[in-house]
Amino acid sequence: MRVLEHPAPLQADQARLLLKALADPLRLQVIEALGSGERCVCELTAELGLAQSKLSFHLRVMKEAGLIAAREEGRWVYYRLELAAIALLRDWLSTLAAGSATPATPCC
Amino acid sequence: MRVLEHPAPLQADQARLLLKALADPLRLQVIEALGSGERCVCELTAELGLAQSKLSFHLRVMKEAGLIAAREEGRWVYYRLELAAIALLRDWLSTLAAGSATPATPCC
DNA sequence: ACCGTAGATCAACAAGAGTTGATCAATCAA
DNA sequence: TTGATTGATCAACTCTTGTTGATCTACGGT
Repeated sequence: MRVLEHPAPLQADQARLLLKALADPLRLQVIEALGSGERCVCELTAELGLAQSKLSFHLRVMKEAGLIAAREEGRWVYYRLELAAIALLRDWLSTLAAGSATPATPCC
Repeated sequence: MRVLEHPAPLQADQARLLLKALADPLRLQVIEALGSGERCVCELTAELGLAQSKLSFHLRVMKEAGLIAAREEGRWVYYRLELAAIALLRDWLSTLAAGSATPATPCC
């Protein structure tokens, strides 16, 4: 399920995929690296000192969640952040907090 | 590592814990339930139809991440959303997106 | 055509996260 | 004090994720 195919507000399940894709230290490092612009896989392996297949695995997870996008150019593949997905996730978090109200009621 | 002990901007690792705590379908259900106010554990088990120990496990994960907070009252324990944590996470997402710039540079 | 490099994929394994049922401590009512 | 109820915890198990090293395809340079 790709996020960009759903421009409108995030469904809980799509949000969950994005959250999961973000919730990993190695993937956060990649995200941070992509924060300063597009990077090709070889740059990322070098910058982060990762085994190639390991990085490839995590890029796949993030791509399938719609958190990053790939652009192939000849022999190289450039990855970039999918800013729209991050924005949608932010909005989703806002709606989460919005509903909250009412203190305690009796119970059981 | 509890989020509320760190009022200022979220560190990547704290953000990661919150993201992980949110990235689970069952926990999202609990969060949604807490969205409409404080609930005690027995209410949650009933509303969501969960085994008690299962719910207890997930409440613990979310509490340790600082996503929810507990309030004991006699025999019962009431849980509530920690709205501050959600707000901090939102802000953290904003800073993630903020850095993004610059198209492609050569490579390798 | 050949060779080297980029990056995806796969199978086997290791590690982590979630589930289950049982037990335990604490609180309250009778 | 006894008994029932709330909710945490534990050990054993299962299932999901992540890691590793090898292999495979595609593209470019020579």
